[in-house]
Amino acid sequence: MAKAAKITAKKSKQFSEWYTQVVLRSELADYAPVKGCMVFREYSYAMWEKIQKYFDEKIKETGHKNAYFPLFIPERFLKKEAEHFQGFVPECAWVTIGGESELKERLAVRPTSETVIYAMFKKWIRSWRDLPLKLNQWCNIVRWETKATKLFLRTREFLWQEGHTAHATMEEADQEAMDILNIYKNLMENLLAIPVLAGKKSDLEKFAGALYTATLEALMPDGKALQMGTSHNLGQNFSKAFKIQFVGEDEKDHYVWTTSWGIATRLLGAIVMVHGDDKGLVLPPEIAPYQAVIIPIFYKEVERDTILDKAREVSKRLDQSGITTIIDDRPEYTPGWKFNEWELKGVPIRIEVGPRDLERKQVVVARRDTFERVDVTEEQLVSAISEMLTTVQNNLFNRAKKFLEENIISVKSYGEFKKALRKRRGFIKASWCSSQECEEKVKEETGAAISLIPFEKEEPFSDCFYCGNNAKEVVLFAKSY
RNA sequence: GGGGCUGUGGGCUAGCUUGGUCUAGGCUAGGAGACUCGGGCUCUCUUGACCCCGGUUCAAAUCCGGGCAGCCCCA
Repeated sequence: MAKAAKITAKKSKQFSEWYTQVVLRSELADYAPVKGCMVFREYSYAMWEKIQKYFDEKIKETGHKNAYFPLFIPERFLKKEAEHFQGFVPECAWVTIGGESELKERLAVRPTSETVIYAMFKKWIRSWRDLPLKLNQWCNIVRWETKATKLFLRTREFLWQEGHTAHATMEEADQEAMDILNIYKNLMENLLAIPVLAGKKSDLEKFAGALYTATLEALMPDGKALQMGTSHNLGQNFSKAFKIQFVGEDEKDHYVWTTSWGIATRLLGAIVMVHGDDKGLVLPPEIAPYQAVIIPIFYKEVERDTILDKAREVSKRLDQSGITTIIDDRPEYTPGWKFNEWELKGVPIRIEVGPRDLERKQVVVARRDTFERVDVTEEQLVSAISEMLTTVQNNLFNRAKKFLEENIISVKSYGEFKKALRKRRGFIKASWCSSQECEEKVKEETGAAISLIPFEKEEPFSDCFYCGNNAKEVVLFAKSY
């Protein structure tokens, strides 16, 4: 069995290198033979399953159902919505040969499934009674990144869920897009302990073919923004392209209003970046595959059985109260070795059970986030551990929130803007004239784009930071992943 | 999109400038055994590698070209 190694890169100094080391050495993931492709190993997949479970329950509570649509999309489907095609064709992977023969029409490996799903919606939607239609699918998608790839964050193939809904009115579609965004926000903040900012994308940055894109943005420790999830109101753009019409209560034909929304396995990368430290992963208890690791410690063979029995008893009591544990009883490793390995793997709490503890009817408990180590009596075991899990979860969230809040910098001029950018940290808040020209130039000259236009509106506090004309809104710029 | 760099046992790395003594060294990990275990114990024995294709050459880990893969910086 391959064994976990030490993290040698410092998070604060060589962030990118640190990230790669943590992902590989904690055995979350590994590189696959094809460029930009990765293996989600058991440890990261277990976290993905937790995300799936959480989200799946929430969408089912709100009337969505799961389905599965095909991997291959005929080119003519993609072409039906012009903006959409423009947006996605540069990164499509195409199937052109089947077996021995050239295909008459090439097939895209889905970069997103709006088009193939809407072709079916057209067939299924006839009357206002068929609405709303609210479907979701869990699947893989392919976007042929040519250059910068990064484990979890930017890979050619990744896993996600994509929801697709059709509604009778604009208002309903709006409501749907916002309801989902709220579920996402709760997932990110409560499960992953990652605070996010909510807002809309600018027209330049929105989903290709959308009326508008609502987004949740998080801040990574290197000062880059990460788009965590998006929810699009597609208006009638796609329904007109695909001729999805229904007969309304008014007995007239109408085009449906559609939404689509997704979160992907890049969330796993965000967890690593936001919470990890120089010793490796630090997992929020709500997402951790194991919330506590129990390490039995014995010096003499005669102690072995008694100690192991105690470890099993501790494990059983915790499991019964819903705390996921693992006993590391491997004889070939010393306790010190195990401490380091489980710290690398980010397990929130470590419980040591040794002869001394047996004598005193207690265990030693250590927190991963602060390394704090305390004695806990056997009676208090369950309550102390569950309380500590909550504390760790909250501490990680608060720590990240503090970092986010401290790294939103307001600027009034382009000079200040560039100066803030040179520090390479965080969101840059600026008043903007709303012209795409300014936005494009800033992006071209600095590499920073509008990350979001916050839902929480603020009055412009200066003229447009770039052109000096009258500013219309306050937006947040950032360099992003 | 532009630029720079790298690829050696499972992991990390020395060797490459100046081709030959490389039958490739070290650390770590793996296997067997002994010894122990409260922060990566120790010892003995042992397994295991020059990314792929082509070229130059008497001779290639080393030089050249291409491919594949990875990293970093800039936009």
